[in-house]
Amino acid sequence: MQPSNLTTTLIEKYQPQVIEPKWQARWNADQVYRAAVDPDRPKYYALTMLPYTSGNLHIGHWYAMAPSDAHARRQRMLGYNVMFPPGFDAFGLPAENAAIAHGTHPKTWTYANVENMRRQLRSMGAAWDWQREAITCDPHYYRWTQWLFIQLFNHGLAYKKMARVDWCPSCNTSLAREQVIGENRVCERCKTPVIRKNLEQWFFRITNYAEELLSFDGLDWPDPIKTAQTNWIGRSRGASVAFTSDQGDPIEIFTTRPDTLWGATFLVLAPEHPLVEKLTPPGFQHAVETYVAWATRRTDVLREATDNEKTGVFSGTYAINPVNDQRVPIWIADYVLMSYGTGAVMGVPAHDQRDFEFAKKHNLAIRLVVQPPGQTVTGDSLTKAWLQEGQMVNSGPLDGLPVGKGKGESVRAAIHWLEQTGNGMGAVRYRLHDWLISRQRYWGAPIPIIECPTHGLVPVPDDELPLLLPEDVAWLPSGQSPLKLHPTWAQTTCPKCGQPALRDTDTMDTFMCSSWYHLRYLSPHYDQGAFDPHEYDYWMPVDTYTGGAEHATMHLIYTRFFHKALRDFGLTQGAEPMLKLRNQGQVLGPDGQRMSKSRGNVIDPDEQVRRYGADTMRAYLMFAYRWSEGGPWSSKNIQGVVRWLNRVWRLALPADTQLPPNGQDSQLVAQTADSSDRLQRRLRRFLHQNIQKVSHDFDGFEFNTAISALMDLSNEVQKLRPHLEGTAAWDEAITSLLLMMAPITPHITEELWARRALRYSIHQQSWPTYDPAAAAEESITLVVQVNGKVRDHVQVSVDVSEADAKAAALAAPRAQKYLAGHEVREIIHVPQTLVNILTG
RNA sequence: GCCGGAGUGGCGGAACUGGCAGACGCGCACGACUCAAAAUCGUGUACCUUCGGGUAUGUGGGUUCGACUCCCACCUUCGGCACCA
Repeated sequence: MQPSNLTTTLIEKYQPQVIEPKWQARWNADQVYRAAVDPDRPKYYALTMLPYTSGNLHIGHWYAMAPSDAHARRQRMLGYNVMFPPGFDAFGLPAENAAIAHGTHPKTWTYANVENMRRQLRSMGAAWDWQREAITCDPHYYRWTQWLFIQLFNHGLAYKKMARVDWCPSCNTSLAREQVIGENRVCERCKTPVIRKNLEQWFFRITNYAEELLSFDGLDWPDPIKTAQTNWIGRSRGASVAFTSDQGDPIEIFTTRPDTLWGATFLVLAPEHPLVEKLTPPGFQHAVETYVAWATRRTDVLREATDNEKTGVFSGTYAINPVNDQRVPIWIADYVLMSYGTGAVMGVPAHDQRDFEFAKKHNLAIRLVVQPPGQTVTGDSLTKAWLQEGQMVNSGPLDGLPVGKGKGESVRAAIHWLEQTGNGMGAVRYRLHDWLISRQRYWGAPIPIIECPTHGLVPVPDDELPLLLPEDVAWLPSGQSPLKLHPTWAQTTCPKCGQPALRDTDTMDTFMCSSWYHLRYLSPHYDQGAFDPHEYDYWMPVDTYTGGAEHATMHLIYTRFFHKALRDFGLTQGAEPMLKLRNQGQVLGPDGQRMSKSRGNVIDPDEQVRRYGADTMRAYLMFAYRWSEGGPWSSKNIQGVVRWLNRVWRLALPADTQLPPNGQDSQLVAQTADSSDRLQRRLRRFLHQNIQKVSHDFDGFEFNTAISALMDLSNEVQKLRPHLEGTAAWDEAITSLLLMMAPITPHITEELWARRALRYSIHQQSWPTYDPAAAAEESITLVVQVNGKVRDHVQVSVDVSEADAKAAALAAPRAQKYLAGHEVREIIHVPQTLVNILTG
């Protein structure tokens, strides 16, 4: 035997820091990942959510993108023409805040960050097609964001109105309803509690699409996302009914329980309801004004807390309930919200808990209309509202009708009666609000609208797009749009009449930019439209979209809305932009907490890449957790992946550069007498079962178990090395192992592929084909149970008959032990799997 | 309060349509190699045990020949929604 120190020098160590940049440069030079339209090949559009230009990729970006890349790479190996484009969400507040804090221009800051993040994305070794890169703050990009805004405007889907809007006092801008989160109503970005302001703002009529957005037909999206969107849209079926005030004003109310209309004993208007002032007679004005002023001052958090006291004030006037001509008092109370329904409700204290509390507090009548089964109660004897099933009473035409669990029947009957008699009609309401897109900040796409004193709101003409964002602007956190403070920018002339006119000085919500970026990727340099229809026809829709679940009710609703609107303008086709959605979980700090600078538990991917290499990072992130769940980072567990890649390195290199194996599997030593043929069959069986498993796991985004299986394969190959190295089966196994690892660890596999003198590039090879014949077992192990407990195992042939399987089980020695002295009552046979013997 | 997801060894996590719970990895223990260590390789590793076996997938019930998996109730935890009429 050679002296060991001499042998060690023969081993060339696995050095990711050397091979990774080498292959990245080569792939780039050869344009290996260029995705061009090719009608002869099936396409696959793999999209991962574009990162914001914060300056650095964090571990979460790696966790989202590297597995998405691995999945896309495998699709290439399956024969698809795959497009996997990179880009940057580059407009937004942090750039401007950096400008305020450090005096750096937002543009300078942003593009410096883009530079760094490009470098980081390249270090990932992902199959990005860089020729498709899109940056949302680029004028060539936002020209089309503005153009799309104008399309929405021309089709009546963008409108401007004065509204009471959510305002973040820290970000100094208004926010969309979706961007106010939690019961504390904080800003989605900075977590500052929002306040209300009355402002004239631009909205997109997303509510026009509420009904269609509720349909997820043909979408392979996670249920929790579909549920979150469904809840957010908040469809309610009911009826709308107009009461008539003493002054003759119709007051429209919406109710989901029209069957309880006969139980209405009062009417409640929100303090902001437009009729409040008009309805209030002189004697009540002071009290009402005082209450409205008080309610307006109260924060939304206080007003919307469910355990609130039901405050309110009598308006001094009455209204007629059209169903029974009863005259009921009109109250003003802030438990009714102007932002939902009509801002007015009927009070049915007997059958609505909120109305019940209000009636008790203010001594209003309680009229029972649903009699609980088997009881005789009256409104006065109720201690809380009766919401369960029962029978209609005191309700004229509905008397005697059963009220079922779902209330469907009685509600339908009530609506039917209302429509027959002309007293009201069935109605549907949504919780969804129109999307507020005006932002009072600088670093965004300017809203391309001019306000002319004569012609009103006029779009900037097409040939003047992009409407450039001026660079000489002062960024003051003043709450005023910086563009408004610019001395000349807003001043222009009306495109229609040439008279002096003013530009809109707000910029657009950056979610607008990201609502269509998947379309710009199709043709980022195209200047005849937002995207090239030729590219659209080939690539769209997106086949898989990956990203965080936190976008459920923001980006993922907006982008669906956009697609549907553009479809109605004839620009896109089909109902949905993204067919399959998969969400990754979150990588936590080593302490199991969310990573944050303040906790000091942040793992920097650049540092990890320097230490371990990109392949190890990629494989570790895919191996450590179920992708959809995530979990804590562990610098211990990553060692398992480090070892694995080193083992594969040694395995795939020729044996004469290796240390001789110094351990022997005793079972295998015994088998050396056995023919190599038989061992080769064993290896091929293992391999082909493995190919099937890894393929299945890749299809399901189950990267952790795919890697487990690949580790299993490398373990098996290593065991058999002393006996099979150089045989056809051995080479097939190593080749297949490298091919299946290639999407996960692209660099090491390319290097080993080259060293085994196989054809460049491994990333242009086909995924190994599963051969069922090779995978077939020669014999199977049946589990033998006695009374449901595992007692023995027996080897039988694969095509064993039921009778033979049972006989073999009964004959199993360890089973016999438990059968002695007992009568066999029944034998359950699960083919290929198990025999369960039941005794009497 | 309502709607979702998740509770499995010391740890990260496996288990396809109900059929051998704990794959794969970490950690740990022992062994080989080494003067020694690291690296590498091999063996073992849920718990209890009188070594026959018994008990275990958050808790308590149920269905079934058989339950991590299905049903009911509850507990913990993480998200989402919430005076939405």
